Amino acid sequence: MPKEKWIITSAWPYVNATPHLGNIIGSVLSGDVFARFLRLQKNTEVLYVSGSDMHGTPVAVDAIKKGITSEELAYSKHEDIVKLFSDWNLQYDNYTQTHNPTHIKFTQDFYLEIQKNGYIIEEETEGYYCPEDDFFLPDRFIEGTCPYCGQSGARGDQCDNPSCGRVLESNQLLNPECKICLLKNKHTTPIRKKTKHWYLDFPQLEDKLRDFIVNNHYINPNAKTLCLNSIKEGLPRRSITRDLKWGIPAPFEGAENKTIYVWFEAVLGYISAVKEWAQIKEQPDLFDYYWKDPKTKSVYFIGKDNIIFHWIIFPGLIFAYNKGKSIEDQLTLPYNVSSTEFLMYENDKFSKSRGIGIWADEALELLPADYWRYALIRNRPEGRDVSFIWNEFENSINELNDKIGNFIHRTFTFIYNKFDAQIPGIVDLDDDDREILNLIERAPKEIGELFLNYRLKDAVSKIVDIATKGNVYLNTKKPWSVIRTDKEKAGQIFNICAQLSKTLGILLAPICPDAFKTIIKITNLRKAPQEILWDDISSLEVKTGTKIGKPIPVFKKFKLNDMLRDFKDIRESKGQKFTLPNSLINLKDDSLQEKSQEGDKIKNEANHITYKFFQKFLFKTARIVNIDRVQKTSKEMNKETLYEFTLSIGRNITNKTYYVNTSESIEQLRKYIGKDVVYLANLEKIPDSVKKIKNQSILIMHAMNNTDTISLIIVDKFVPLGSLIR
RNA sequence: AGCGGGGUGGGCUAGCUUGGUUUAGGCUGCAGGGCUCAUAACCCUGAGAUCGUUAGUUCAAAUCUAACCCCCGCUACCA
Repeated sequence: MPKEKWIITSAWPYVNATPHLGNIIGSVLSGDVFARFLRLQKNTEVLYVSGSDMHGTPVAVDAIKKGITSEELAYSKHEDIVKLFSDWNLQYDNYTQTHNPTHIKFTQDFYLEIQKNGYIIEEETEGYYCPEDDFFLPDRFIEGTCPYCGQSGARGDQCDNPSCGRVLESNQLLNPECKICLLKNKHTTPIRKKTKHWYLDFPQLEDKLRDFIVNNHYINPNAKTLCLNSIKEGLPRRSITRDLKWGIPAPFEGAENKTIYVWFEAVLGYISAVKEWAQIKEQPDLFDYYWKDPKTKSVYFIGKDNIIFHWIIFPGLIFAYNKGKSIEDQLTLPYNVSSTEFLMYENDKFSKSRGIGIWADEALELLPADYWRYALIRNRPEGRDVSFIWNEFENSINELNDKIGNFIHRTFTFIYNKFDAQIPGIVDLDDDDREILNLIERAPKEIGELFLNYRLKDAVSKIVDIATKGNVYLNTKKPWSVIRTDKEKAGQIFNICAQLSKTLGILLAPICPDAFKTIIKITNLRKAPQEILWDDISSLEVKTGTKIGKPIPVFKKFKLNDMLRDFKDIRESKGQKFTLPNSLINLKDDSLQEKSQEGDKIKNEANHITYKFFQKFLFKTARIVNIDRVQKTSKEMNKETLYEFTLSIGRNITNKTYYVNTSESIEQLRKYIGKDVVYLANLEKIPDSVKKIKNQSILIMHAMNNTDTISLIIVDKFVPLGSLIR
């Protein structure tokens, strides 16, 4: 039986931006987990490829700013990403970049082919050009005065003035200036200049693309809606060339000095990366073997911002390329594009400039990759946007540690201590035992299906369920009691737990590759980790009599406060902003807050408090049993009329007193006697400036208007005195 | 404004395509209990939700329809 061929890819990270957790989960990590899962299957041949997107305006501009060449900048950033991804345990068969000769040649040939097939249109337009930089300026690199609000500093695409914010055409700007020159403290007025561009004729491809999307079984519903709407609105022609030096030279006749727009070449990297991989292996035929076989399954892992590019533009390019070719010369169309929604950070957008979010490099300074991989997949935004929330992150890590890690640890510690470090044998099985063995038997298929349906989040959740069943099993079987009377029976329980531990280890392999290796090492299986297959989850046994080493916990416990302190240190050591998220402002540990001005700022500005914070207020009911005028005790009090409210919160409990100063008469106030009111019971002390008299430890909730008459919050039905209010 | 997505116990989330198998599932948190092999872990029980609002379709609606309210994206010569 021929093997199933898979090409797995992830979106190409742009070199000029360090990836954040959202980028990681959206593309590269999801792809890696899926690829790792597939590699464990018996009948698969899997390639996982991607690379850095090196070209484009931002790199060119950044290089100008730094005074180095675009190439130097791109390569150095690419190296950083390679290192970073390897630290994240992202296992690519080829992680390349878009400035390699194979890709450049492939892209150029590809577009000539499309042109030959009649999908390229030429059109002349006019744009701004900076003679100083010899650079055609994208709209956002032109700065000028907004024609609507008159504010200077408006960009060519939009006015930055928050009260205006209009979307602009660059030729509407008054007094346009080149932004790149401004950054160098020069003032240059860009000139309008005619330029020709090459366009891809998408309207020609609409029908094919519609059919392609409608007939795909795997496309996720959100993406499908988006694409079909976009086709319904009519696909625009897209310009595929740019007046920019940094990029792949456009191969069209008359297109000298122009490059291919990054989006129109980076996607081709999916194809050229395999070509390059085959060349490196010195088996160039392998390229056709993968890419020109219609049965090859190619899967693209991306964030939702990329859906149009992968479901419409990329397949469109392939359709255009394939036109008129025989089946064996055609490139294969996407089998699936698995798009995630966005990961937010504490309900906010990731933002480098505002310091909102966690970046992929700093994450690993806080915890090893396995933990992040687990928590991100556990919380993968599959159906809608999801927030990274520190408290939830803590939950996820603790779950991994307490449910899975601790189950494995309690199993092997017991075997090590009580069975002389040897896996005990099976005597006779009862229903409970069989249930666990069945669970192991079913696991590869059940969880494998979830992976194959791109339901990585559900897969993790099922793995946790299995660990929970293991814990329940141990708790019901109580082998620590059984061992006193029947050592063999107790041993059997642990044999089963050892099998289950191994099962958990392999199930985790795609997600936590390091933990997987550790667990396999503990169980001392006959196979090395790299030889293990998915089916071994149920079929590879931990043999009776196997000697095990002294167990070391697979995972560690997590302390949120420590981590946040580390995080803050990391940021501060780099001179970057650290912002304590709103949800954490009321942490018990205030070492983070004292130093964090940002946190304080938010604290003052916060419109909302967390429920946890609210829960700290003990509002209770009490009855006013007396109101009296207070004797003046000091000079300060002379001008104020102070009343003492005596509250009862039930029999046998000391009455509480509360003081209020008001210009209302005692007769007016006495009508409140006998009423039940709401008070705050757990006030520590009132600051001197507020305190009118003695130590006051409660507050009645009341409203006071400017004539100093007071309104109390009265309880309108009978409830027991001292009832807690929620 | 237009287009798109979302609003589910205190928090986070599943279910919605294909209405009934859910007295709305899970994790966490809270209250109580059990266990003591293990990393203060594990296990059990309980309380807690008008499934954004209103109207409708239906024997039956979180799920379908309409209107409305609130949140968030997109509407780039950024990738």
